[in-house]
Amino acid sequence: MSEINNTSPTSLTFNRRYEIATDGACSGNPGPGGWGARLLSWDGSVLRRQPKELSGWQEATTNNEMELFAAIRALRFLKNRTIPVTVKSDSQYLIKGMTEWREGWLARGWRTASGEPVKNGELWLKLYELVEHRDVTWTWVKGHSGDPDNERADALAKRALARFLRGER
Amino acid sequence: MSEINNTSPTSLTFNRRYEIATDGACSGNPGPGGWGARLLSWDGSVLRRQPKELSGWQEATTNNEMELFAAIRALRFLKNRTIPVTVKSDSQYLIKGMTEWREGWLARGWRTASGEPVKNGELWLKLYELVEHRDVTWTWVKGHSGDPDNERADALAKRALARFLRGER
RNA sequence: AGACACCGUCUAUC
DNA sequence: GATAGACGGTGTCT
Repeated sequence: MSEINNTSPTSLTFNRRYEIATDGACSGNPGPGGWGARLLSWDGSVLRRQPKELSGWQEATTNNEMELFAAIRALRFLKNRTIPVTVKSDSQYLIKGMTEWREGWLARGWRTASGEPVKNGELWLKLYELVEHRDVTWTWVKGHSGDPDNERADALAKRALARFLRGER
Repeated sequence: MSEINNTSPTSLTFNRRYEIATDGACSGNPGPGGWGARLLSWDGSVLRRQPKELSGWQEATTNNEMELFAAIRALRFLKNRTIPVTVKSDSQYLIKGMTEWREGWLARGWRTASGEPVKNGELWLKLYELVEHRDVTWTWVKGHSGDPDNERADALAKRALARFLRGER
């Protein structure tokens, strides 16, 4: 009996984690763009609440900007930094920028391997900031290959973009 | 009347000039390569004839070799040495080699500033020969930045290379 | 250290 | 067909 009670306080958050799926869209590239994110809050294997869906548009942007922006907005929404997060995206630009490329950029003073300035610096910095003191796992999924969360994020981004193009601001 | 006639013989060629745009391509570098050149013959501000386009490929070469080779072939094609020529290229290697570096190479006995032998010596000598007793202006244009002649020469070089790679010799 | 060019690869957006 | 971005490299010179 006491053993069960002893484990109880930690188990309150022990199994909690967030799962985020993000995607970006851009008509023209550069051009008007949209972003979408689907956020799941898990407790073990059960959803703690309704999935949260975020989306938005930007008048003049690029495909990659929208991919980064979707992740920023999703992470910014999840304020509790003690709960681990997994971010899923079909953008290797986003995933590798947050994992393997980061170190080299810092070491080279925000230059790419070929000496050019790294693009979208402000967005990268914002992401690095959002990831500080937080357990975030970045995983890549192939686009349009059946992952339901990715497809949903894609739909959200495209819908936001379509709404903007139709003039519904 | 006689004044008009007096100017007539010289005015026949006075306003004539050639404009050449050249480019090179090389798959792998070193590897198989292609070159392209577009030649315009101007009389004042009017084209004297259809632009002439030259191109070709080489089985094993370098990017720089192809840049030089394109200029050689274009200049060789224009036999009348009394007509001034402007050569446009996005290769600083070609442009500077024909202008600012030439003197130093000669003074050092075909050594670079760091003492190494100058590469592609035969091609440079061929170019210097083609430029003798001839008014040639060398101008650099940034690659892929919208210059139509440069883009055309680029397309010619790439097309020649693609044809070679497809086996159409 | 700098400059220009030439590729090779990958993903996404149109 | 084209753009947005990153990685890896070579060919050449100052």
